[in-house]
Formats: sequence, C-alpha cells, structure tokens
Amino acid sequence: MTFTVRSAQTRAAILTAARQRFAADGYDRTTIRAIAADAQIDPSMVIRYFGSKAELYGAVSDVDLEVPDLSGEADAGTRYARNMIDRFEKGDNLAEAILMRAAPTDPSAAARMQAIFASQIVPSLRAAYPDDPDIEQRAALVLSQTVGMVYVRYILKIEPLASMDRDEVADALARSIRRHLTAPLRPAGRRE
Amino acid sequence: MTFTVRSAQTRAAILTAARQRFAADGYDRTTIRAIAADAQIDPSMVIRYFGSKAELYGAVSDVDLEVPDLSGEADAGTRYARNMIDRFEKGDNLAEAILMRAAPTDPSAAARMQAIFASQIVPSLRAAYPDDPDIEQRAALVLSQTVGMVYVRYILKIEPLASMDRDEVADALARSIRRHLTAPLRPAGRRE
DNA sequence: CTCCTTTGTCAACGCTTGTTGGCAAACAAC
DNA sequence: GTTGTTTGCCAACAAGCGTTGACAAAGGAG
Repeated sequence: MTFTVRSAQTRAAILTAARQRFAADGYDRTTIRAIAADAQIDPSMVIRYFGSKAELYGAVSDVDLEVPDLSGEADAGTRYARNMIDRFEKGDNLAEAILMRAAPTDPSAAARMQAIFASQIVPSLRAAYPDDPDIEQRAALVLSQTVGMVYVRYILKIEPLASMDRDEVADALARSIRRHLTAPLRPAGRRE
Repeated sequence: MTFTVRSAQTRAAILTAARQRFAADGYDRTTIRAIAADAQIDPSMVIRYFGSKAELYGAVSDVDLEVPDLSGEADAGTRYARNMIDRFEKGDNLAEAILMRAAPTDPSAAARMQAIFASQIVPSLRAAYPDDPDIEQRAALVLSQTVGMVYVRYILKIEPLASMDRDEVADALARSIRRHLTAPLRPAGRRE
C-alpha cells in the first residue's frame, strides 16, 4: 500500500524516461521496451507500475499550464505569452510537448487539449477581459497563435524562428496575441 | 512498362485510400491492410505498386501549396490567407493535412515542411515585399499563425473556431497575417 | 532464525505489422 | 488456337509490439 524508497525511485525513473520518449517520438513510436531500457529495468516493470502503456501515457501528460492570474492585468497578452515561452524554454516540462505531438493522431490527446483550453486558457483570459463578449473567439485565436509558434519553433525548428533568442520570440508572440485580444474582430461597417 | 487501364485504376484507388487514411490517422496508425481494404484489393498489391509503405507515403504527401503570385500585390496577406483557407476547406487536397499530422513525429515529414516553407512560402512573400530585410522572419511568423489556425480549427476542432464559417476564419487569419507582414518587428527604440 | 511482502528478471504468449513468394486468372500478342 | 505478360489473391514469413505469469532475490516483521 505505502510506497517504499526503492519503488518510488524506479517509479520516478520510469516517469522520467517516459516523458522524454513520449516528447521526442510521440505516442505510437515510443515503445515500452525503450522506456524500460532508458530506466534500466525490465519492460514488465513498467506494466506492473502503471498498468498499461495508455495509463502511463496518461500519468505523464497531465498538463497544468499554470497560467498566471490575469485579472485586471493591463497587459494580459504579454504576460500570457511570456509564461508560455518560459514553459517551453525550460524544457523540463515535457507534458505540453507530449500533448502537442500526440494530439494530431490521438483523439484522447486532442480531447485533453480541448479541456485545457476550456478550463485554463479561456477563464484566465476572461478574467483579464471580463466585459468582452467575444472572449472565447479571441482565446481560440490566441491558442492558434500559441500552438503555431510552438509547432514551428520547437517541433519543426524552422529558421529563423528556431534560433531567435527567447526574448525576441516572446516579444513576437506577445505582439500577435495582444492584437488577437484587442483588435476589432470584424471589419468596420459589418454587423453580426 | 506502359500503364494499362486496369492497373491505372487500382493505382488510383490505392492513392485515394492512402490519402484519406494518412490524413485521418497519421502515418503510424495507418496500416497497409486498412488502405488495401478501402481500395478493395489485397495488401500485397499496395507493395507491388509502390514498393513500401514509406514510398507510398512519399507519393501521397507531395505538397504544392499553389501560393498565388504575390508580386506587387497591395494586400498580399489577405490573398495568402484566403488561398490557405480555401485549400483546407475544399477538403480534397489532403496532402497538407497528412503532412501536418505526420510532421510532429516523423522527421522526414518535418523536413518536407521545412522545404515547403523555404521554396514556396518565403519566395512568394518576398515577391510581395522585396525590400523588407526581415521577410524571412516575417514569413516564419506567418507560417506559425497559419499552422496554428490549421491545427486548432481543422485538427483539434476547438470551438468556437471550428464552427465559424470560412469567411470569418479567413478574415481572422488574414488580419493576423497582415500584421505579421507589416507591423514593426521590434519595439520602438531598440535596434538590432 | 522464519515468514511474508515487495521488487525484480526471464521467457513466453498472442497479436499486428510490413513484406515476400507462389500460383491462379485475366488479358495481350501472334 | 498458343504463348507470354500483367494483375490479382492467398498463405506465410520474420520482426516488433504490449502484456502476462512463473519464479528468484531482497527486505522487513515477528
């Protein structure tokens, strides 16, 4: 029932190896055997500790974006952008990268991203712009720019975006997100 | 040596089935057997016609974005955005979707996207802004917004972006891209 | 010490995968 | 007609996968 010291260590080793493998190769290409090899244990242990590959994946891809409280923030977009870039630059929070890679082919990962959007991103931005009736649409646009930046810079590694330094990238992301949050959504003279 | 009528038909059937499967499920989850079942032929035929799964994938993911000639275009961003949205809304040009899904886990797909960026997107935008020294960085930002929009609307299908009509989406994308192409890249008062 | 639980290895199962070779049917050339 | 080539199916292979069960070593409790 309780965890002893040894079991906790190998448990952690499995999690670490799994995070790196899933983040680097995606769900399908990652094998239990490879994770076990990285953690220097037997493949069967992975199953004993986590039940199945899918459950291990679930344990490793729980994402908390830790979006800062943006209530009453004058420049919410900038803070949001910086928080995102900081998370990916740190490199040890691999859950987001795992999810980004898995979502295109794994419906459950896609659902998880949808949940993150609805429960973390939208409320946070709504707190900063409580009176904006289009905040959900704006939040989706913010997400699209965020996801695109991650995809191009951190996954595809396309130049010159890949080798710009983090401040430049954070600024560029912040500018675009700020515009999504504040620019008029419809061309003047049109009504919905 | 020459293609007879029958062989050309099954060849086309395989390509069609492969495009749909790859676009829907990604490279790894797509099986030769499933493609063969869709095309109503034997799995071995797929190999005979295309050599291997990887070669079939290659034959199916050649992307030509058909970016219109933007030389001297006053509103290049808008035309670019509309072209992109139109391509994805049509739904029969599946190569882009295939690539988007595969790139996060398949290095060769990622390289292909890099090539598309360098040989199709950058030159096209450069033609519209021949004097902009930062056009490559701007093009990468444009790509990030484009990719993000595709990812969120067409792959994740996150609301409200997923159910907005194509004109609204095209407008939103165009606005963001226009800003990436024309807004100052660095905050005033800083120099590179 | 003995007993029992935990932590680990080993070998193997059942399944799916891409791929191959053999052989029948359809077709074309003569 | 006969011959040769193309197009197709069938059965099977080898490899890799997630997963399971049996069993040994280690550690803690009495």
